Amino acid sequence: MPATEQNLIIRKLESIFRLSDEERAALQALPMQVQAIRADQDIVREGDRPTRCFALLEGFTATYKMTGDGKRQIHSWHVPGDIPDLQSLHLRVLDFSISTLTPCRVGFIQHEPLRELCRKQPRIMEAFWRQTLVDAAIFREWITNVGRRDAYNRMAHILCEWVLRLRAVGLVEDHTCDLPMTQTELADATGISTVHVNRVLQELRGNGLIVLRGNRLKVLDWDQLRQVGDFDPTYLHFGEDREVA
Amino acid sequence: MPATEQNLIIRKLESIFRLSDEERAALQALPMQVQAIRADQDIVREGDRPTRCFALLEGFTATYKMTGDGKRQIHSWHVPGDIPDLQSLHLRVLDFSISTLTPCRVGFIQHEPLRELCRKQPRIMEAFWRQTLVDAAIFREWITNVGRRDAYNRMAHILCEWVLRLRAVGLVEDHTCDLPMTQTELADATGISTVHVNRVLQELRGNGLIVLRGNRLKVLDWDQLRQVGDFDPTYLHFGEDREVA
DNA sequence: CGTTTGGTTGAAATGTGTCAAACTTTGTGG
DNA sequence: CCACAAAGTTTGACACATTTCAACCAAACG
Repeated sequence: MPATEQNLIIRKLESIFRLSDEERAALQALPMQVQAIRADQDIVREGDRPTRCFALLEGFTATYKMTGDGKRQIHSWHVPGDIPDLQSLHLRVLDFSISTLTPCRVGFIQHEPLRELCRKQPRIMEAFWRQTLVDAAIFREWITNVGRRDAYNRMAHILCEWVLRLRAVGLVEDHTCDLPMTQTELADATGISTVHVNRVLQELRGNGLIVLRGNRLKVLDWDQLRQVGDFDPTYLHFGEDREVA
Repeated sequence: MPATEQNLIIRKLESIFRLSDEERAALQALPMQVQAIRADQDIVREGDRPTRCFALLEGFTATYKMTGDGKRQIHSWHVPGDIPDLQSLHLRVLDFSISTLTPCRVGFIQHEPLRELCRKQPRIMEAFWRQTLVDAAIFREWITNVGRRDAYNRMAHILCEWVLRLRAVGLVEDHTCDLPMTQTELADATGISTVHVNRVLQELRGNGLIVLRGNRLKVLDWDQLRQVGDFDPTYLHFGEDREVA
């Protein structure tokens, strides 16, 4: 397999579907315009009517919405390999924005070749559909998290998810990974205030569940973090399909 | 068009896509097992591995999840015409439960004929995909609602959505519609306590925005309700496609 | 090396939860 | 059709998790 930017997407899809040579080749042939983007930049914005999607190749992004009185809510994070605005293939108007959390490299893919690909390779289309369904499952879990867990448990939950998602793309080593978001961004994701995020993180540290220094997170006690976060990874639907015929 | 149970689904899809005669016929031919279900019954449950979906024909349902300590969070409501667990076509394990809010009539459809239909009628598949994307958009809005709006605004928002979704299927007359959920269920949807739901509803009534009697809701001042709820219906993606070629 | 950004701390204010009781409506069986 | 039970709603008092405000500190950065 040639070392192209498309490989990341292929690897991600292959964790879901067994791809044929033909399907792999079709993905390799996807025209993609790679671009570097600084941290804290919007890639797409609420109200846009995009004619292309993007694949996240390097770095981290988040979807968010602003309320009328200027509060921000983050709905999810993205890790390399994700195609965060895939839905724009079928919903013309974007109802959310996507911003970089860190400097990123992204690959833009025009809708047209993507539609063409879906038409010719129905299994790839299925894989894409499935991706958007997993996104939805994560949204449901976040509603639950924000609606029904207190700040301490909520933060533990979101950290559990983060670690598992990074592990799935090989970015966790020795229980340690990047945690690139600021406490303000964690606040916007959990629906609590920045000040309280700080207190809750200290409590998690004080209780010996995690170590947090700079932008690195180390999980000291996974079992307890998981328990505090009331975390059941089913909703991430990892490797579910390997069992499928 | 013969008066079948499938018509409701077809009508719903046609509000999204212009269907050909062939496509309509294919939908009509979908084998469907109709069943009546009492109120407050689970139709599917977290952890299930369904081999069929169901279309809601009459009544109202909701998806929900329980947390470890027994709290419930509702993620969305369903109105007649919806196929609430369509995602089980591509995600084997259900990560949520669906319960009836009222007595319902539902039509079960086996996965196999549904997959067959998607294979043969790619436009219908697209319509289905699109449905699941709108669901996801609603989830995002609910995260925002629960995470970043206070109880009063949150309740106003959820009522706005309810009214618009019912209006879309012709169930609103004279600004009045059913509101079949109990205050406990409203609490589970908004992430606040039952007692506080009651207080907030009274505030909305006291301010002349709504009338609430029995299970009937009347909106007295839509503009203000909308404003209080910080409600922008874009995320429901109504009639967006009529513009599409 | 000064400036900016992000993290930390404490005190006071407040929105929402909890508890417990009363009231009202709905449904049901005698 | 009444009487009773069950389910849902309403109320008040109090507790408390979280927010807000304001200041300070530490790290990163040009």
